[in-house]
Amino acid sequence: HGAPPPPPSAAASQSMHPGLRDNTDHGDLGHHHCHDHSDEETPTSDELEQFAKQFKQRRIKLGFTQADVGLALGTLYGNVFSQTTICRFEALQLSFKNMCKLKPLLNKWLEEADSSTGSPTSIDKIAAQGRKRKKRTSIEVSVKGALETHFLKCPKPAAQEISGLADSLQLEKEVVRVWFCNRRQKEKRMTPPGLHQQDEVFSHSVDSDTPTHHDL
Amino acid sequence: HGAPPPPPSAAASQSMHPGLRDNTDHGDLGHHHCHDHSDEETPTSDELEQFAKQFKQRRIKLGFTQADVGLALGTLYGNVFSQTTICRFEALQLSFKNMCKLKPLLNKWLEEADSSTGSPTSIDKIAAQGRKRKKRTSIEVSVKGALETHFLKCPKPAAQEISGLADSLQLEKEVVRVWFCNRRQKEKRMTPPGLHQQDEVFSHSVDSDTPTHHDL
DNA sequence: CCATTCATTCATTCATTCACC
DNA sequence: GTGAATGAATGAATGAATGAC
Repeated sequence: HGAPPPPPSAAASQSMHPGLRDNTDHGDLGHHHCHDHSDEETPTSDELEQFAKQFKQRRIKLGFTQADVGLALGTLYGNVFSQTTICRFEALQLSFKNMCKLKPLLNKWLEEADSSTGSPTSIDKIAAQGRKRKKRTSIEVSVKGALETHFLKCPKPAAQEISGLADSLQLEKEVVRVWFCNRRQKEKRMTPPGLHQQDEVFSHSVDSDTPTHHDL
Repeated sequence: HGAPPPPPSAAASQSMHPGLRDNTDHGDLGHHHCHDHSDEETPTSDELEQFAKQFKQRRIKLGFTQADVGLALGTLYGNVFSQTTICRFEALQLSFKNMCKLKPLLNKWLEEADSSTGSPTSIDKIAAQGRKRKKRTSIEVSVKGALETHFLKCPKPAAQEISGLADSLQLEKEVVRVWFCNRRQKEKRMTPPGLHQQDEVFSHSVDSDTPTHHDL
C-alpha cells in the first residue's frame, strides 16, 4: 500500500544527445491507441532518459544498490547483470539499442521491487569462473593523452599504425588495439564524452525550459 | 555548557501536499546544458580555499553544524551529504574536481541560510536498510606504521604483495587492500597529508601529477 | 561537535566474448 | 579484425563509526 507516486514528469525538453541523433522516428502525433502501459515498443530517447532517471530515484528510495538490481535480474529472469551495466543504464552510457533492450527488464524489476515488501532475497551466488584474466594494465596519464590525440586524428588506425604507436608508447600492441576499440565504443554511447566542446551552431533555441529549474 | 544552537532553518517553503513527498534527484550525471549559467565555471584552487574559509566562518556565525548543512542540502536540492563531507570540504580534503562540484551547492545554501529565518525542517529519515556492515577493524598504531612504510616504497602493491603483507601483519587481505586504496586517495586530495599549510604561504601547484611513478 | 579512519557504493577503464565478415 | 554487449578491476565519491577534543 502506498506506492510512491511517480515523480511529476517535468518536461525534459533536452533534445537528443549528439551521436545518436538518428531518431527512431515515431512521428505519431495523433495517437490512436491509448495503451500507455506496455512499453515494449521502441521508446524515444527522451523517454529513455526519463525512465532512467525515475529508475534511479526509485531504486535508491527502495534502498537497493546497483549491484542488487543486477543480481535480482538474474534470480528473477535468469539474466544476471553486473553493477557496471546498471550504472551505465542509469547514466545513459549504453547504445540506444542496448538501452531499449534493458529497459523492459528493469521496468519489471521495479514493479516487482516495490510491490513485494521486504521479501528475503535469495542470492544465488554464482561460482566465479576460473579463467585466467590478463592483469589489468594501468595506462599512464600522459600516455592516455597521446592516445587521445591520435584518436582525434585517426579513430581507426590500421594494424601497422597500431604497432608503431604501441612501440613508441611502450605498450603492448594488443593493449593499444583494445584501447582504440573501447574508445570508439565510447563515442557511440547515448551520452558521449566531451559534450561541452560543441560549437553552438544551433539556430534553434536549445534552452526552452524555464530557468526556474528547482522543483525541490 | 553551551546553549542549544538556533533552529536549523532550511527553507522548504513550498507548501506541498502531505504525502506527496518527492525528492527529485537532480540527476547530476552528465547534466549537460549549454552554458546557461555563468556560475559553474571552474574556480582556481585559491578561490576554492578562499571560499571554504568564508563558508566555515559564516556557517559558524549562523550557528549551524556541519551535519545541519549536509542535511539541509538534502531538503533543498535532494542531495543529502554527511557531516564528513562538509568537514572535508571546509578542510580542503577533497579532490579538486569534487570541491568544484560541491561549491555551488554550498554557496546556494549560504545565501539561502542567512536570508531565510526559521522554517521547519521536515526531515524524511529514510529507513536504514538492514544491510550488514562489516565491523570496523581497528588497526594497531605500530601496524599502521608498517603499512605507511610500505606505501612510501610502493603505493600500489600487487595482489600477491598485499597477501604477503596481510599475512605478516596478521590482517585480512581485504583490510590491507582497502587501506591502500584509502591511502592513495588521501594522496590525491587538495590538502595532502603532511603538508601543514599556513594562511598565506601557498603556491598553487596542485595540478602536477604524482611524481612517484613506478614500473611500466 | 569536529576530524580521521576504515568501509561501501558509484563511476570509469581495461579486457573478454561472440557474431560476422 | 571489428563492433557490440558486458564485466572485473580499479579509481572516485561518500559515509558510519570511531577518535579527539
